[in-house]
Amino acid sequence: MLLEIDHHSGVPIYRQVIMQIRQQIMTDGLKEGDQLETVRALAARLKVNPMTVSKAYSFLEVEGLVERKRGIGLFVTKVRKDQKDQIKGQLLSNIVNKAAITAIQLGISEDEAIEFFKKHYKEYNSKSRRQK
Amino acid sequence: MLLEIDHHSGVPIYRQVIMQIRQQIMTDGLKEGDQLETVRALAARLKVNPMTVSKAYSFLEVEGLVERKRGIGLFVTKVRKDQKDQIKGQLLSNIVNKAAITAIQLGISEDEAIEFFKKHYKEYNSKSRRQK
DNA sequence: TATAATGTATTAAGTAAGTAATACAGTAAT
DNA sequence: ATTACTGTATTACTTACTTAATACATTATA
Repeated sequence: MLLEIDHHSGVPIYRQVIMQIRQQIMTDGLKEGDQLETVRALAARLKVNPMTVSKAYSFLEVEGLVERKRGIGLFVTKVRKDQKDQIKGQLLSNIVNKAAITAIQLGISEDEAIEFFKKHYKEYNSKSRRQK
Repeated sequence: MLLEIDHHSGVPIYRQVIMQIRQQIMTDGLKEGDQLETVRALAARLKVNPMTVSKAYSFLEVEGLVERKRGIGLFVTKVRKDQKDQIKGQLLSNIVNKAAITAIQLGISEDEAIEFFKKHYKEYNSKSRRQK
C-alpha cells in the first residue's frame, strides 16, 4: 500500500495516515475485505510508534471504514455504494461549508466564489494528474 | 464596535477577535482612519487579559490592516480597493483550495462539487440574513 | 514636568495534542 | 501448551498553544 508521511508538514502523523487510507478506500484503491498493513509493520515502515498507527486505525474504525480483529488484523469493511457516497458527501460538506461561510462573510458573491473554486479545482487536478 | 466572543467554541479568543475585526474592515464596517477600541477597553469588555487583545491586534498589523501608535492607539490602515480585493482573494483562496483538493481526492467531479458549494452558500446566506 | 492615557516586552501558568514505552490480551498453527 | 503472530490499554514525556500577571515604554496634555 502506497503511503507517504511528511514529518515536516505540521500535520500530525496519525492524521496523514487516516487521510491517505480513507482516500484509498473511497476511490477503491483498497477494497472490501482487503487487509490493512499490520500495526507493527506500518509503524516500522514509517519509523513511528505502533500506538500512533493504532490511533489512526481507531479513527477509521469509528468512521466504519475498517474492522479490527484482535490477534488477526484490520480489514476494509463492506460499504455499500450509497453509504460510501454519503460518507464522501459528509467529508466534502465539512470543508465546503467553511469555504461558503468565508465567502459570505467577506461579502463575495456566489458566482465569484464559484470562479475561485473552479480555478483551484483545475489547478490541483492538473497537478495531481501530472504526478501519476 | 460589535464583537462577540464565544468562550466555549474551542476557537481561541484572539483568533475570534482577529476574524471579526478583519471582517468588519473588509466589509467597510470599519473604515480608514477609524480608531480601534483600546487594548485595555476591549480587554475589559471581553473580560480578558489585555495581552490577548494585543496579540490579536498584532496579527492584524502584520496583515497590514491596522497601524499601531504607541501611547495613542490603533487605527485602520488606508487600504486601496484593489489591495482589499487582493486580501479577500487570498483569504478565500486558502479555504477554497482545501475544498478543491478534498473533492479531487475523493474522486468528486467539478460540477458535483460546485453543487455542494451552492447548497452551502445558499443555506448559510439565508441563515445569516435572518440574523440581521 | 507630572499625570494619565496609550501599547508592549518578559515571564510564567495552564492546557491540550501528539507521540512513545511498556506491558498486556486475543488468535492461529504447530 | 507453545510459539509467534495479531492489536491494545495504561501511562508518561514532550511540545506547542493560549492566556494571564507584572512591570515597563511611549505619547499627549495640563
